Parts: sequence; C-alpha cells; structure tokens
Amino acid sequence: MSERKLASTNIINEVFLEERCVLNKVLKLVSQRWASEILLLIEKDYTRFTQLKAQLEGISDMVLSRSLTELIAAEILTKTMYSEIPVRVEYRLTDSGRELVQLLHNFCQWGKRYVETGR
Amino acid sequence: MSERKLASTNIINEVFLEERCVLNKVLKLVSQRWASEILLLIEKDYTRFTQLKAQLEGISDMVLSRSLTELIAAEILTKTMYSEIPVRVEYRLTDSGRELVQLLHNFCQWGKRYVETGR
DNA sequence: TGAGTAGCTAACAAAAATGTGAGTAACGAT
DNA sequence: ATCGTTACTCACATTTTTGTTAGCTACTCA
Repeated sequence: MSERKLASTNIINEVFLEERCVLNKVLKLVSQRWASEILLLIEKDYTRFTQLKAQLEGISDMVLSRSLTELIAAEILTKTMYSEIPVRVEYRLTDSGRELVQLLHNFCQWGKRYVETGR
Repeated sequence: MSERKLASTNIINEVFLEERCVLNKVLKLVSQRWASEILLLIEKDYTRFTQLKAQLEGISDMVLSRSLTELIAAEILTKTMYSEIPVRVEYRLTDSGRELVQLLHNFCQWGKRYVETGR
C-alpha cells in the first residue's frame, strides 16, 4: 500500500501468460462473452447483424457491435457491406474461423460428457 | 438510470448463455487466468503447490490457491494431502481433466497456425 | 414532414475478475 | 525462543469486462 505500480500487475501477468503460450491469447478471444455463440450462429448462417441480435436475447446493439469488431480484428470473421437500401452487412467465418468453430464443438462435447450437471 | 435492476443483466446474460450451451461453462472455466497453464504444468508433472508457484512467475499464493480450488470444484483436478513434515500436497488431473488438456493442446496448435503474430 | 429500417458509436456506469498484504498452522532445526 | 518450511486464508483494493443510454446516418415510404 506504500507505493503505486507503474504498470498494473494484471497486465504484466497477462503478457507473461500470452508469451508463454499462444493458447492464452486464443482462450481470451473465444471466451469473451457472446463470442462463441456468435461464431456458432454465423456457422449456422445467421450472418446479419439483425439476425444475430434476434438470436441473442439480451444483447444490445453496442455490445454485439463491439464483439463483432473484436472477432474481425482477430481475423476470425470478415465483414462485407452491400450498398443496398437499407444497407446490408454480412459477417462470415474465415478459414481459420471455421477451424476454430470445430474446436469449440469439441469443447462442447467434452462439456456434455463431464459438466452437464446443473449450474 | 431511473430504476435499479433486481438481478444484474450481467448475470442474466451469463445464465442465458450457459443454458444455451454447456460450451459457455467450459470456456469460462478454462479461460480463467492461470487455469490453462496450471493444467499444462500438472500434466508435465509439476504437481505440488510450490512447484507450480515456481513456474508461474508473478502469481501469489492466494491467487494460485484460488485457482486450484476452482479446478478441483470442477472435478478437473484432485488434491491429495500427505501427512509428512512439512506437509506435502499433490494436485493431479482427473480423467476428464486429461481429456480437457488434450483439447487445450488443439487450441494451442490452432493459435500457432493462425495467431502467432505479435500481441 | 415524420416515421421506419439497418447498422452502428461515444461517454459513462455497474459488476466481475484479479491482485495485495498480512496473517495462520504445525512441525523441525538452531 | 525464533526462524524456516509448506500450504494455505481473509478483508480489501485495483483493473478489466460487460452493460446502459442516448445518440447518429442514409435512405425509403406514406
């Protein structure tokens, strides 16, 4: 309590882990709230903003938008805008995104076998 | 700003996702800070508290202890205490834990192929 | 002119995750 | 009697994640 830290230990630890194994970056990405569901929905062909929003009860425009932006930055999704009226925007999985979704399905199966016991 | 929420939207959304697919519970578990590294270290036979701590630069006793407790609660790890002097405690993977670690290796490989491009 | 549609964004607030610092137990060695 | 060891635990502070509210654009239809 005597001195202040210049960089938060929180970040130092995060960097330590991310440099130790890229796994930690991957987990951070997909474990963000809504991220995995968004990927699964897009895989099932819910490719538009409004379609995703309709499936994700409780999400706000802003939160959905922020999540999509992060997945695009990670090159897991692409965004295509069509000059129609009103505007149409489609989100799709990249090749790496498609592979990632397969890994998510594996986690899901693991969970069904070992977790599936109430909250 | 006019009214208070009885249950936080945060929790409502979390429950929505966890009920939608067990995947969300699994991700939450393994994406907790240090969790994946702890599992990988135990797989490599760093089974004691002090051994783990020595490998995880920057972690405090309390944080390591909390992480281990959560992994035990999820039945991914077991804890065995030996009445020696001083006390010896060993953490080991359960069967489901061993399977989970395999899935983590897959994620790691995905990351090596597609992320591995600086922070 | 006013309402509706699709898809956003910024500033801020609430909540959860993560970390700190000090303390504990039980025993052996000095 | 005090120190060192291993393996913790508690109350609380900090930082990050997640959500809220109120906007905006650009165009169409009535």
